[in-house]
Amino acid sequence: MSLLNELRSRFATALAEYGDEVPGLLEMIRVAQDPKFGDFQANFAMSLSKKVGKPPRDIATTVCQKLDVSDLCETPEVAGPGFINLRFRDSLLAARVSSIVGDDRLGVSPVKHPRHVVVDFSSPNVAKPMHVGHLRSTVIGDAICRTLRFAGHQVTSDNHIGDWGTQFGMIIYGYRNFVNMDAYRAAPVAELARLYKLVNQLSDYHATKAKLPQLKAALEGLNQQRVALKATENADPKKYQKAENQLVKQIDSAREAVESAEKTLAVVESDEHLSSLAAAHPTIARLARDETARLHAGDASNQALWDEFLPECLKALQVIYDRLGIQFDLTLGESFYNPMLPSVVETLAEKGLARSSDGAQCVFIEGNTAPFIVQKSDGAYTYATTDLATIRYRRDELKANEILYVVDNRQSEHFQLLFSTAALWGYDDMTFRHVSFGTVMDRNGKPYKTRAGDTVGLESLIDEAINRSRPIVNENDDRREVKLLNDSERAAVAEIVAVGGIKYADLHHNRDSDYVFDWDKMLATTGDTAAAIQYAYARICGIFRKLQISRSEIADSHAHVLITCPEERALCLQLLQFEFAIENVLYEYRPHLLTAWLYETSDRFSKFYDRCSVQDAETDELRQSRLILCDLIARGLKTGLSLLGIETADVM
RNA sequence: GCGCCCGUAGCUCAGCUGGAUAGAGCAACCGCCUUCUAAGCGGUAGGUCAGUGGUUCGAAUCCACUCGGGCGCACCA
Repeated sequence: MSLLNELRSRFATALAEYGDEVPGLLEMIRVAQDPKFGDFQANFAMSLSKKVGKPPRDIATTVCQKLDVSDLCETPEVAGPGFINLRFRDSLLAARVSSIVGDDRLGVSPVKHPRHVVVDFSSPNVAKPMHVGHLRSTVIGDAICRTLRFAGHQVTSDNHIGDWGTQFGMIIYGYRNFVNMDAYRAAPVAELARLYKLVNQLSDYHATKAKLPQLKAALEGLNQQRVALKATENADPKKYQKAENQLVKQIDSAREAVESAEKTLAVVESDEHLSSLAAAHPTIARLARDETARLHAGDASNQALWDEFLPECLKALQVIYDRLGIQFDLTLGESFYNPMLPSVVETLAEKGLARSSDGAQCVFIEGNTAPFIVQKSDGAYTYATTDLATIRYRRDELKANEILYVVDNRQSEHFQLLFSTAALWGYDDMTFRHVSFGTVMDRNGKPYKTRAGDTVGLESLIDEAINRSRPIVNENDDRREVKLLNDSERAAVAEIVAVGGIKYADLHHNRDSDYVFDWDKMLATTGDTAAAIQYAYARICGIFRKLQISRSEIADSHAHVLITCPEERALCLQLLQFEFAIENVLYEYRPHLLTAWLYETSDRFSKFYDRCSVQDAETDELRQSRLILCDLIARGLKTGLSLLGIETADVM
């Protein structure tokens, strides 16, 4: 049992007279916010004060008298307005740590009630290369899967790829009209990506050309509104100012829209080849949509192209996943659910949930103005339909009792409607959760793009990270009198540092917030970064290397842990909190709570390393004890990082 | 117009199911390498937690309003 749970069960006895309120009161036992207050603190006395009609300090004192923790803690202290401060006995901490020697799990036992959780993440469109926009879902989703598994849950990771949408019509159209067969044979996916981009660009061109007059008119209209508004300035200056500010904002964004439209046109028109293509394919957008429709309708030649393209696209995705070290149990894309869509709408209609509105089949959820469209007026199904079919499959076939959707927060309304619809549809016996996250921004607070304005491809992102991590590795090893790494080892370490840096930078933010992408911070060797934690791990390995002792030998030695100084004590307590960190991560699926534990652990190790010599420990026993601590810390760091999908190297 | 999210140190962020003087990392300044990797350690400085009002014994945290920023909102996924 974890330290915290042990304490809580003792308090439960002492608080028995408060009946139903006890669980809530036990929640108020927390890790102390400051070490000088002990290890844990209980904060319930103040909130009980009013109900009981006694001063909080008296309540705290009474509870302490009834509390039996003498085998665990020093005498509890009542402090301040009525806090109860608890400090574990060194002997207890030492004994607990001694009992987990050699355990990669640091004594964390599997959950008693495992759930089957499907984690839906990454989910790129296969027609275009993966880019930075897919990074967060992929990294966060993978970390959640690993952590759930570690905790003992059954996990099915599912890559719900976009392999059936409009983008395939574009590729098919592009292939039929613009393919360069030599390029296609040499590198099919690159050529398909070019075709996608080209068709998209030409469609965009025509759409923009048609839209530009409206955009200009809108801008003009806003400018006129502003002139008209000016006349009201004296009537109510405050109100005027506010309206004026808002108008100015609207005008700015309208102007931006016009400018970007003009740029879109200019790019095509300034290029002879592109503009002749545009002229030759005036209805390209509709024709591409037609290709999609034909594919969906079962057209043999389009199906044949799809069958040809898809494996190549999947292979290209796999390259990225391999480099990131990410695996899926299932890759069931939209196409997989296609045959199931009609029955989704049918059963929704049978239950009276879906009804016709403007020719589309919609589910209306109370409290939402927007409908949940499950079939468009042209008969086509939407991603809402697919998502419902997916839920049905996951419960009925996979027997899942929980689904996590690791998808960015702009889609929260969609998921709210989806979950409500699913519950009404009969899927109210399972848990749905939108694990949402913010946008990756650049230093100016804009979504992260390349200098040219394109989204950043994941492949080049990883390459760039390696370009930056390699010199760090080289420099470190070059400083040594005797080099420890050869060229290929250095390359391997650089890759571990690079990929770890990318993942850690993402995971160490609370997933809800937008986060600023910053190469320098991501691969910094100091501070709260993957490299620093990986380095702490390597330093520990260095101790064993230097002393010529193997870690497994120490782990098997049955030696005991001694606590002789605050640094050792802090390390022991930290090791015993690992379980708590895992629980916290899984409570709301927040991996940053694990990065916090990792950083805290490596930080405490650095202090220990600085002040407590292993080699020159006063006694043999203490030396053994410190070796055990080092080994356990290394295990904790390695296991913790592995739950985030981050690797370690013994030598850096 | 409707809805969701955000505003904490110079910068990037924690803390938000209310609890003791608001934390960390970078950056800045001052110290520490004959000693297991200085990618380290010790110290200093830095904040009316956007603002106003409310609830409470107690508010960065809950509620209301204001200001500032972002994102969604009927047939793209």
